[in-house]
Amino acid sequence: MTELLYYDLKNVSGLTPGLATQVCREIGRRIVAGLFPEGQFIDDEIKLCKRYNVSKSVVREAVKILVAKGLLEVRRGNGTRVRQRASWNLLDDDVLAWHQGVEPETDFLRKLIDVRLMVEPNAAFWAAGAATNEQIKEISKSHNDMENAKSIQEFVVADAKFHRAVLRGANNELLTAMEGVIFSALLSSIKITNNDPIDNRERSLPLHYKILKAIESQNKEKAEFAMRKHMADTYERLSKLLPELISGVKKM
Amino acid sequence: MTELLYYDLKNVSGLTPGLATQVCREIGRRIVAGLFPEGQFIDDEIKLCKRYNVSKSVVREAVKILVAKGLLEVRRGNGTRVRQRASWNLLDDDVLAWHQGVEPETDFLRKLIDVRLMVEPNAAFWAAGAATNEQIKEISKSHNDMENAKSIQEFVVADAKFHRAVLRGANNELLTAMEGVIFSALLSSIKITNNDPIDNRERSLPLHYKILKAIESQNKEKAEFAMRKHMADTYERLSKLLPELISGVKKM
DNA sequence: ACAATCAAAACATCTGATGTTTAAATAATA
DNA sequence: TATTATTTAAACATCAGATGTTTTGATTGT
Repeated sequence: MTELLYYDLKNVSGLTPGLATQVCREIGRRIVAGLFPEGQFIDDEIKLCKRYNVSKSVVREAVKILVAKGLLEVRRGNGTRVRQRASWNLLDDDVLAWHQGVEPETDFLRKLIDVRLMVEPNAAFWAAGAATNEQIKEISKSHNDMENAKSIQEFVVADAKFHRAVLRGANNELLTAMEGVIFSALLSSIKITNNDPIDNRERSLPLHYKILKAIESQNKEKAEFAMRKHMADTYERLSKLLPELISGVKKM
Repeated sequence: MTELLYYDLKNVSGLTPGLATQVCREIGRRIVAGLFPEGQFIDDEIKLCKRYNVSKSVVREAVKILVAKGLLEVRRGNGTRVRQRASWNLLDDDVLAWHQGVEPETDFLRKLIDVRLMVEPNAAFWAAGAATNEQIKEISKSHNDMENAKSIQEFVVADAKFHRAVLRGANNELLTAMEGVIFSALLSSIKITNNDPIDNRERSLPLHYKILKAIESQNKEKAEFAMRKHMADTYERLSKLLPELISGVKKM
């Protein structure tokens, strides 16, 4: 399950979290998986207590978290219902992570990539002007890890870290807050491109190298262009395997 | 306080929320306002109970929400500390709303606008291709409301709804999830441009009109260009009042 | 039919007891 | 002396149960 990989990338401690977090994830995954129609009432507190064998306070804390993430709506005296998907905090790390448990939906993946396409070339542009030496080193290191990766998983993790490092280099914490979109898109993508991983590495490594070099030399336009090129390539490679992906995509 | 305006735009019921939510906001505002250095421990549960005169369960639920938004980190047996700003869910609606209570920081406003500049022209592009009649009507209505606004506040609300409608029209729920960025940027901006509201309206109305018309006629490139023009104008107008805003901005 | 009343369901809050974990202080040992 | 083991206090985690408030819908009386 790539949900765990997602959490690894977010440096979430692998230790068992509290019961509230566990119950929250359990319910959250079900909601994201679409097991409840929008607006449907979930079980009341007492039933949830029995189902998960925990006390009421644990259930209440779990529900509060899901409300905070926009997935649930609690109405006193009435019940707790699932909010419509449009109201979910889709950029929240947990919500994105829970999507990893679901069969990858082409439509959602396209939207993720569309956002990457909007954000990352600009991030590269700014990173070329603003990244600290520390941050550039991190980009470089990630690129190195991609080269030396001994498994698909290692490669993807290094890839994710490369893009995260670029985002961070842009010196805009609002962009950094979007790194989950990148992780989510990458992890969903490999489920599809897993078939030809060699092609994946061979094609994307030189593209990453160009991004790295452009940022190192502080050439903003070049960095933006290189990233856009990389994004376009990713798109193309995916849409070969998923023809329906192409619809509505902006051309370069 | 524009925090209330923000919540109005998000259709949050004006009724008094539960105690947990109130305590959460109280603490959240303090954290966002920078009253605690990163990593600082906040009061323990018992002290918080006394300070806000609520029971432990209320405090625990409030803290859980703040953890969910990335502002706090709880370590069992140790204490609860404020996480570094880089870990906050800055795209969360509450976190953005709480920023409204703080003296507008030029640097953060610049970052908000930078994100708008990345996202909105593309949103307009897609909206021109994907918006439903319903959504186009909403854009048109908002434009109308801007024309007929009788106060600065009414104008800003209509402005925000215009941009929200465009975002929604793009048919990408990840973009919709970013509407908070737009609200936040707009509300912060008026604190600065409040001085010359006439100039604001006179200049931005025709720009909005062009966006509307381009989307109505499904001309994607034109819609994108019009939005980019509008963004650039906003930037220029703001940077006249705030010279330090211009640094690092990408030229059109 | 209509309106007032009542009752059940469900969330909200409070209280207090007990368990676990962490970090630091203390004691024991090599 | 330096290191390791033990103890203890602080702080969070969980549970149980009592009581209050709100909403919805059923009941009842006009």
